Amino acid sequence: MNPRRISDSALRRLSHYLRFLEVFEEEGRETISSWELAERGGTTSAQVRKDLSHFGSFGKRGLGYPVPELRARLAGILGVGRRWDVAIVGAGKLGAALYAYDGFRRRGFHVAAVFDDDPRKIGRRWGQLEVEDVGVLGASVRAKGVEIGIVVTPADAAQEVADALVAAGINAILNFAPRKLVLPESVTLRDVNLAIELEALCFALTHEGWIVGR
Amino acid sequence: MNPRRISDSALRRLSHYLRFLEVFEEEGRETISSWELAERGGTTSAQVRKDLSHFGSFGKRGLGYPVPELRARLAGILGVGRRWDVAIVGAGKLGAALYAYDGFRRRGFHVAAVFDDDPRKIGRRWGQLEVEDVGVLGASVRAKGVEIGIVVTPADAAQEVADALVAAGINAILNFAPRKLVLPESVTLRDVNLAIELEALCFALTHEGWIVGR
DNA sequence: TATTGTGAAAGGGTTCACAGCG
DNA sequence: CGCTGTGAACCCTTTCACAATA
Repeated sequence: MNPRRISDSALRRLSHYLRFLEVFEEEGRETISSWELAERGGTTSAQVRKDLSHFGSFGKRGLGYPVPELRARLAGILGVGRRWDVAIVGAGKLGAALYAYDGFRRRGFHVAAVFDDDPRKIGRRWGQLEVEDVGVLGASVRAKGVEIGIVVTPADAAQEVADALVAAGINAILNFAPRKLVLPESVTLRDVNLAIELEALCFALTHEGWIVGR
Repeated sequence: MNPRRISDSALRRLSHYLRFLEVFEEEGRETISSWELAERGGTTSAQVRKDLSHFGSFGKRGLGYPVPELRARLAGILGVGRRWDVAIVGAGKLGAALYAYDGFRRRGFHVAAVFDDDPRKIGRRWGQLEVEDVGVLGASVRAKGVEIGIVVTPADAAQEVADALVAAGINAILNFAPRKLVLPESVTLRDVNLAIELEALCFALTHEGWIVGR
């Protein structure tokens, strides 16, 4: 039951289930079946049950899953029941967009610091925050207890910045820079790469008839 | 050799190889081995050879792959050797960040239109462009020959906007809105979902010892 | 000799199908 | 009876290992 291993795709699906459950809970639904959850997420009921079974059994046979309870359990499993302090490194347009992104706040992510190396940007106010010199990143991240770093620098600064984040004790990095980062095994890294997503679209447009598997 | 099917992960790796090959070509390297390509991309040489074998055999036994040729072939395979006209729907901060993103232009992606439904934004100049009313999306997209749509609207507008893009003849959509879009089979859809990436990081931080597979 | 291209084996994720239980 | 939880089957991706060849 606890293989201490989960696939990336299963993890993404859990996030989706959580989203649907939040909606169902608001609607006052008491229970939901794996089939209904599957339909919304574009999977199968067996998949839903398998995904949940990684973490225990939450349903009642013949009835389905209790909505509020499953929602709470899933939130706990994903670790989103609390506030997470995040640092954004790179005070450019993308950094600003992420900072302003409301879904962020609503999900408990709190931007606690923004850094840049451009003297024209350092010191500017972003809401309650002030853009800090990337030189003080280590001290500031530690002082503020930041646990998640978001890298939105140009490609050539990304590795250096990531190293600084790791040196400051950060173990989870979301990287938007189009550069493969080399980090210790212990640090969790996820990449969001615009160019790769667009190229996948180009491939599909160029190769009608080909199937891009999942 | 041509199974007319490729996995998402293989496709992503091809994009990475292309990036490395561009660097190698600039450095004047003539040949490269699958092993060297693998090292950069964090894979194995067998994987590189399998990935390439989907599309033919480009190497010379005992020597490796000719860098400029393989680069050109890969660009052709991914479909990035030409200009692609893109429409951004949603003139918010994220839309603006994508519009300004330089890697975009450099890879042949050309933002040909920007749409919004907010009267205060419609008509504003974005560089050479003017933000258009989402009501004229169909006509404008057709007139400009746009082939790729990027959805950066709030969640509740995303489906409607995507439907309009499809109605305008678009077959490839990159969706940043946190909403599962329902589209015809024939349309290629890729999602970029901030919340899911962050939740995966939270999961990892919350479950030390667990392995998130690929 | 060095390295590709590729069948075959291994690994791991998804689907099936049914026993178990409310 | 209805729906969950799960072992087994299936299928796809990755890795292995080696024949082919520049």
